Amino acid sequence: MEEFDRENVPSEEIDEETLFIVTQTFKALGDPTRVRILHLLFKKECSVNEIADTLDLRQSTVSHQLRFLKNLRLVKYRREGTTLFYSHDDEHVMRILEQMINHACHS
Amino acid sequence: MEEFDRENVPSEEIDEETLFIVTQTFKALGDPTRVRILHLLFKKECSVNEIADTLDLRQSTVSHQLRFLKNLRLVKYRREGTTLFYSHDDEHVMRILEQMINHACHS
DNA sequence: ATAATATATGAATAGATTATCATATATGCA
DNA sequence: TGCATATATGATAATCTATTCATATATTAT
Repeated sequence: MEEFDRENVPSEEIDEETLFIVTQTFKALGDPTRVRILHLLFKKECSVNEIADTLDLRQSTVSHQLRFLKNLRLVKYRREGTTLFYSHDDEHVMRILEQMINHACHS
Repeated sequence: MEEFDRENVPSEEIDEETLFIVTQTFKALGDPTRVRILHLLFKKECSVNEIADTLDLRQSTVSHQLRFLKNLRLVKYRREGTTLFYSHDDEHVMRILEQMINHACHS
C-alpha cells in the first residue's frame, strides 16, 4: 500500500476546475489581438487609446479585449484623470507568453 | 548610433509569422479535450481507442483532435499493426502546459 | 451646467470551432 | 479473398468568438 501526496500527483486526470482555468487562460493567449496587447503591456503600462494607436486597432476592440483579460486577472489598471493605464497582472502567465514567443521564433 | 542583435530584441512588435505560431499553439491548449489528451500523453504513449476510452470521448472526436495536434507537431505516432500509438512531440510546449496546470491548481 | 475627451457597453453579424454521425480506408489474419 | 478491427475523413449542425458601429458613461475643465 502506497501513500500519495494529494498536492503532487501528476499522473491523474486534471480536475474540472483546474482544466477550466487552464483552458480559459490559454484561450486568452490564443488570439492575435490579445497576444499583441499583452506583449505591449509586457514592456510598458499603456492607456486604451495608446494601445489602439500603437497596434492599429479600434478603441472598442481594445476595450472589449481588455475586459476579457481583466476578467481573467491577466491585466489591471489605474486611473489618472479620464485615462486608464493598463498593465499586466500575472507574472507567471506573462513569462509563459514570452517563453512561447521565444520558442516560436527560434524554431 | 546603437547596434541591435536581431535575435534578441524583446521590445518590438511580434512579427506576423511568430504571432501566428504562438496563437495557433495556444489555441491548441485552449480546448479542454485537447488539454486532456495532451495531459494523458504527457504520462504515456496511447492508442486512439485508449485515449477515447480513458477520457470517455468518441473515437472520431479523438482522431480529429489528434490530427489538429499533429499538424502543429505537438504529437507524433508510431504504428504497430492496425494500432497507432500517439505520444507528445514538443517537450517545450508540454512543459508550458504542465507549468500552467500547476499555476492554475495552486492559485 | 456644458463641452470635450477617454473609455465602456450592447447589439448585430460574420467567421471559426467542436462534436457527431455515417462512412471510408488500412492492416492483419483465416 | 473476405472479415474483423483500428483509425481517418467528410459533411453537418450547434455553439462560440471577434470585430464593428452606435451610443452610453465618466471625468475634468471652463
